Amino acid sequence: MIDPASPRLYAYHRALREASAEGCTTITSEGLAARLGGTVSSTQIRKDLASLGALGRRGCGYEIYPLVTQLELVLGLEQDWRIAIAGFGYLGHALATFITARESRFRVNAIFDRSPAVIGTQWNGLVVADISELETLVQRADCNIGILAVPAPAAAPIAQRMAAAGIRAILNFAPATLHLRAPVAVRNIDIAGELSMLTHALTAFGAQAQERA
Amino acid sequence: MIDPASPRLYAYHRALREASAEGCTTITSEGLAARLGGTVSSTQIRKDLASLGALGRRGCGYEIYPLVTQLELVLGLEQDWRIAIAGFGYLGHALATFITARESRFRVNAIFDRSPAVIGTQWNGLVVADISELETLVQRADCNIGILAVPAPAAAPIAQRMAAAGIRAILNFAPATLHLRAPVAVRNIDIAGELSMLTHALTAFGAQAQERA
DNA sequence: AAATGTGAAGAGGTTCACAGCG
DNA sequence: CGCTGTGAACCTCTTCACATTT
Repeated sequence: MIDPASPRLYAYHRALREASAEGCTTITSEGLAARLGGTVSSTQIRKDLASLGALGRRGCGYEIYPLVTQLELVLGLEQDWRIAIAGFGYLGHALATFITARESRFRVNAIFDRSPAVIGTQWNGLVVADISELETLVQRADCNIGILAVPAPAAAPIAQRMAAAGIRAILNFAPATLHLRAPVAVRNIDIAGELSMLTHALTAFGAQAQERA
Repeated sequence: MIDPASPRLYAYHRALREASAEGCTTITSEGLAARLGGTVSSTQIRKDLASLGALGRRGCGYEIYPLVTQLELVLGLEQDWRIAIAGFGYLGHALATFITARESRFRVNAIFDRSPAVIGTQWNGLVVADISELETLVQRADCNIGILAVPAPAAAPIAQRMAAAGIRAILNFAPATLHLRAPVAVRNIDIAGELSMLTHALTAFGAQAQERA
């Protein structure tokens, strides 16, 4: 009944892991809402969780552990995933480090770059490969997910090649439209766009301040 | 009539700049929809653009240049913005480089880190400062926007300090909830969450394949 | 008493169908 | 004739109010 692709579910998952790490074993919908900074109402949370199968105890709240398990099942986090990163500049490097350190379900299994200065260097026991070897290595390392951390003009062709090599999910940091059809899932992280949303918010605040004056 | 914070407007802006760079001077709502990969309908585009003030020529389409100008006005991109980056690991470095290279309206004016190995090093003529100098330097450099590229536990306190120093917009890459009140605008970029959305999509595809079998 | 679960009302955003210009 | 602009229908998501359970 709820769209499982809703960003809220991921927010719940993170907040619940936080609470769990702090030693909580149970939480109310109201408490979870507070942890999310009041961006989601407690009613909303109850509706969402109820539609994943009733897991709460009336009068007490939700037990955290089974709830996290249930969420991970729905979100596909109970299995392991293998990642290929294209572009090993600062961004690619940061992503590899972050993912390896924080997300045990995700494994960086292949890294590609175009620059001879980077190709052949090692990271965490993995040799950075020439981008021309993409098809071969993606298949050998059985990667499910591709990450694009390359300059904008390179993004679309590499995405095509990843898709052809069997990758069905791509996380794209390049400010470019990929034009891939299903069954490839694409998520775009548009840093310039996010900055723009902030500048808009700031100009809106300014306008409000002027109105009040 | 349209929410100016809609991600669509930023997508329009980027697609129009792309089209402009390719030499187009005019575009139809249908053509713009195609550029966006069919994620937005042409009707939707016309509604959005109309609510910014009628700019199209019936029978011909939209002239790109005035449209981009109008969008930049609404989005707050006609003025310059000064950015402070907290955390100068690989991610902070990547963001500084990306923003400086690609977005002329945004200027990185202050960089902070905690590690003695990084403090005092230069980047693009800017000295990386100790995080303890945040308040002083943010005000001296007159920064409007803060970027958090620090580990999760450090994020919330630094955000508080940024807000206290007068910053009213924060772009947060740390997987943590900041708990700031208005008038501080916050955008969170949740990399783990984005990856989770992809894994969900992949498991959903799998389920569909099983159903068909 | 405290908190969940849920039908009904409400709000917001999207699509449809077509009128209006160039 | 082509494409924009827009009121009305439509649909999805959110909030409200309250019954329900421990």
